[in-house]
Amino acid sequence: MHCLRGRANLPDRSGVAGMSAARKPFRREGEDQRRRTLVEATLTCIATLGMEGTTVREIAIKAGVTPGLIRHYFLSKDDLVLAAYSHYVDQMARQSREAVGSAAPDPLSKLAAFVRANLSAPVVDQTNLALWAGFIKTVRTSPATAAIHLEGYSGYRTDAENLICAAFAHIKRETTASDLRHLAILLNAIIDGLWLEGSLAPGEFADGELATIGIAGASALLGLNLAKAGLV
Amino acid sequence: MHCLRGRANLPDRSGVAGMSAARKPFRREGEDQRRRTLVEATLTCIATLGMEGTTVREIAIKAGVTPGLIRHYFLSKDDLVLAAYSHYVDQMARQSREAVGSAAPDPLSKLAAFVRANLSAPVVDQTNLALWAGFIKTVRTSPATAAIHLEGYSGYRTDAENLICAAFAHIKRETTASDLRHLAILLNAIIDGLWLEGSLAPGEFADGELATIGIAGASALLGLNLAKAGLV
DNA sequence: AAAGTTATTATTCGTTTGTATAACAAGCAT
DNA sequence: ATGCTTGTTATACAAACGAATAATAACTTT
Repeated sequence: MHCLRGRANLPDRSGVAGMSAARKPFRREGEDQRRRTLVEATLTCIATLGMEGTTVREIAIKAGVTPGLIRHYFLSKDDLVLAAYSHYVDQMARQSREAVGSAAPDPLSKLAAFVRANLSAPVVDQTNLALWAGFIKTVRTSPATAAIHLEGYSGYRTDAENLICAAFAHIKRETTASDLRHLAILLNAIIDGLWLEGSLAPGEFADGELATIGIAGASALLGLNLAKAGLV
Repeated sequence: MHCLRGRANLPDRSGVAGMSAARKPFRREGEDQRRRTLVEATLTCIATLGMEGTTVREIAIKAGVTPGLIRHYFLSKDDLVLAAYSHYVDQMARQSREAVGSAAPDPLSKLAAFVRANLSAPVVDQTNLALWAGFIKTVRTSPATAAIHLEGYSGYRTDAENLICAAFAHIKRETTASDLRHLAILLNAIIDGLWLEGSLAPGEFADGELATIGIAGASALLGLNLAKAGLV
């Protein structure tokens, strides 16, 4: 893909000999600001170019700094990527919980909001999938990444379980803990699967269609009517 | 991760000067054999080390040849990876269809077999997921990969649609084409989502539990009783 | 305003990567 | 056996990569 033989673009610094190269001007941002800038640049880089194309040089360009600065704030490139993954997981979890929090107070509306939020933009998005896929493979090899992943994922599952539990309690339906677990797993599976299909084939579904299909599926699965719940 | 400063392992070929290095002995395999060996080595490499760790040298080691041979059979490394992806997709599709084909002839059994096959080993497997994730990100950037992916994926969906259609016809239930499409999408979503969960957290589910959950979910979704269908 | 910190840039280093080419040898023809 | 073809190994190369170090300038302190 790269390493083409004839491509000879030398550094070409300093132009004509004697004309001392102008040093890039810069400002001293705060540490938090710089770290966030670098993390966000890393995310866009992974989403855009994949994990292979994500080099320290490319990240630096996207962040508007020089490569060396990265190692001033992070121990290594891997350390930066890990921080980026953590940021990504947090962001997704926050989005989902905000959607549920701002829904109508009744359990059915909250459950419907949970499904809808995870099957609409910006969650359903091609670059978001690319980001996710870029990280996923690292989960298996890096224990640190695996820990972050597990935390976020089990959080999602218990969220779903609690929402289903509340909805059942609201209509006074009884269930066992085992059934509740299975239903939460299945609800998450529907959401994940639809998210996957929708993100992989963006043109396949009309706007809002994916959420509608998801609501219908969740309704059939749980024996609830979520179709008209939580539409503010 | 790599590129550590002090690690200086020279090629160290030829040992003491004058002792002409023994050349690696080899056999001339047929073209088909060599290509398949290289493709399979690529797949295990991607599954084991991820797409980043998949270098021509590593592939060559796993295939038991020297790196140069790769470019004798494939135009480039990318070409080899593409061939490997095609092989992978074909393999998965074949597995699924074989499972359905060898099930009992009644539509419910075939539908149950479809669900079970895609939620059991060797489909549900950590390395299989790693393989899938490694390829997925390329789908967005490479049109050739995208074409292979779309072909395999839409095949899955029409398979599901046909199975559901046959099952409904068997019990004389009427449906619209739109409903059928939605149900097929949802069934695929359940399978994909459960496959994802099961492959990501291998210890989470007992043997066969994932398939049981999937059958229960599909039954609830489609309004069929698949639990005792197709258990040979 | 001068001196001191240190964030940031600039440069260099050793390794690895994909590719290109040269050298060799295994199998086939004669 | 002998020579030819080409599959296969071996070596080389340019580019890119992560990391390390040196040089510089933007702030802070006084």
